Amino acid sequence: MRDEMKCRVCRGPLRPPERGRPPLYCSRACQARAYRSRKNPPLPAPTAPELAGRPRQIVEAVWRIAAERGLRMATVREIAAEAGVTPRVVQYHFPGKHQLLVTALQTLHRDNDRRARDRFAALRDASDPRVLLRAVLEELLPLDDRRRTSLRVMAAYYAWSLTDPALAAVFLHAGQPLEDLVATLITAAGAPPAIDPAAEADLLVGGISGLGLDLLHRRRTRADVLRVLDHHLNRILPR
Amino acid sequence: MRDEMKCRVCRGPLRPPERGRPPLYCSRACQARAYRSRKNPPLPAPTAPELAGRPRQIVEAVWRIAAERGLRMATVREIAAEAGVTPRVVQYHFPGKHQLLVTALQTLHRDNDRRARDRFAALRDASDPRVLLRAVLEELLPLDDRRRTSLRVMAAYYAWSLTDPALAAVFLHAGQPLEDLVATLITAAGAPPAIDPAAEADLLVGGISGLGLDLLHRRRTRADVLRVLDHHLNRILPR
DNA sequence: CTTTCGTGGATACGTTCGTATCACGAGGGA
DNA sequence: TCCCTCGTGATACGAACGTATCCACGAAAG
Repeated sequence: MRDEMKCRVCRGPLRPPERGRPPLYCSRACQARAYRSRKNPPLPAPTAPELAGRPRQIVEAVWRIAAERGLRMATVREIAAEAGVTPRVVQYHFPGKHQLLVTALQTLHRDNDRRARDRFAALRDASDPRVLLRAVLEELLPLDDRRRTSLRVMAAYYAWSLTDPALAAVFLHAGQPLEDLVATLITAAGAPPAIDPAAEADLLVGGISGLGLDLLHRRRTRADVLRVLDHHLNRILPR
Repeated sequence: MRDEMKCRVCRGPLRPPERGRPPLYCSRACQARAYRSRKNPPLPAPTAPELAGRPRQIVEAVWRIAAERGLRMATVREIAAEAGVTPRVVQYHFPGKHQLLVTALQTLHRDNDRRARDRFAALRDASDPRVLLRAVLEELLPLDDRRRTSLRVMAAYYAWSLTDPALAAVFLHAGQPLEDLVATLITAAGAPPAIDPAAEADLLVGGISGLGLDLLHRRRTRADVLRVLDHHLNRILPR
């Protein structure tokens, strides 16, 4: 029942190959038609399963390349080389490059969420809300290699997400629980009634993120950023 | 004195062409060698001349593509089509794609600077420092099509600049006069002595920029952002 | 009238991209 | 033993990329 010896598009006869793999189409034009008829981007699934093993290893290779050389250089071949596998293995575990990039962003988001939650839980019992608040905001700054990598990857993805609905959906998925958490912490830390926790939280989260981007460029120093952060913590939560 | 009928690399004989342009190399291998021996990226000039006429038109095409479809889609062919010229014309006016992208960013920076300076000069005589300060900060927000386009282009370039020294240099070139200007305005507007103008300026500029990025994603509404801005202006400059 | 020179259209070059296809080996029932 | 699936290496495909080269045309210069 195999359709050998006939072009898959026009059903015409095939020329027998002199060497190598036998041809599937009678001409480049027929092969091009078959190629074009396959380009329909399906919508990506809103959720993503937990990754482990080789898929996880490939996704982490995407992070490293995006952070060090930019998302632009994250080609399938480069990702495979960085992960120590062949391109075929990447192709086997992910239905396509776009889905791989979306999955990599989702996984990074979930990883950061989990790490922040763990740190929060570890500090929650032993510390006062002021320390907790500072820890939450510090998590946004690229103060070590892990956070610097994460922020660089996020910056690369943000630009891409402005023109890609699937990536934008990942950014918008979380809503804005971070600003709500900061506002709650400001209230819990005993801010004076003159302080508006929501407005302070909005500016703090946005401002610290922006200062973090300056830090990536070395346009500011780490001490500068931390000084600004402490100044405003002292302003919002006077001792 | 022309070296016709001989390969430009190995000086071997050329096969006469049956039709079309006569060949320059005796084989693809020789052509590949000539190609590889030409790939040395020279350092871009730190300054850029003023653009007008067709170069300006091409640079504006880069902006539109970067804003609407992403820097990733800003290929030479797309840029030429958007500018209404042939790719050859782009090639004629710019020494290469990378230099074109750098020039486009430099020109956008200078345009934004000039516009902000004009608006500042127009308001300087008739308004109090508070209105001036609000105008300066509002200029950072994507509140109309021009500013939205500009911010989207800047976001795309920022991500690219993290892995491209020539683009990073453009971002770092200005230093931080904007924060200084805001701090000066805060002082001039008569802030109470309890206010630290520099620290407020740092958080304000970073925060408003961050809120602007949220606005691009429609993660916040324009009213939200303006409410936060006015809240902090009222806090820093009580009536 | 001839000769340059700036400009740009048409097209080809080598490269690299994402993806598809084929071949094959290991493992596990029937 | 046969057959099937899973995983993977090798390689090919069409497309698009940045760039280079060949020519043609018009205006200015001689």
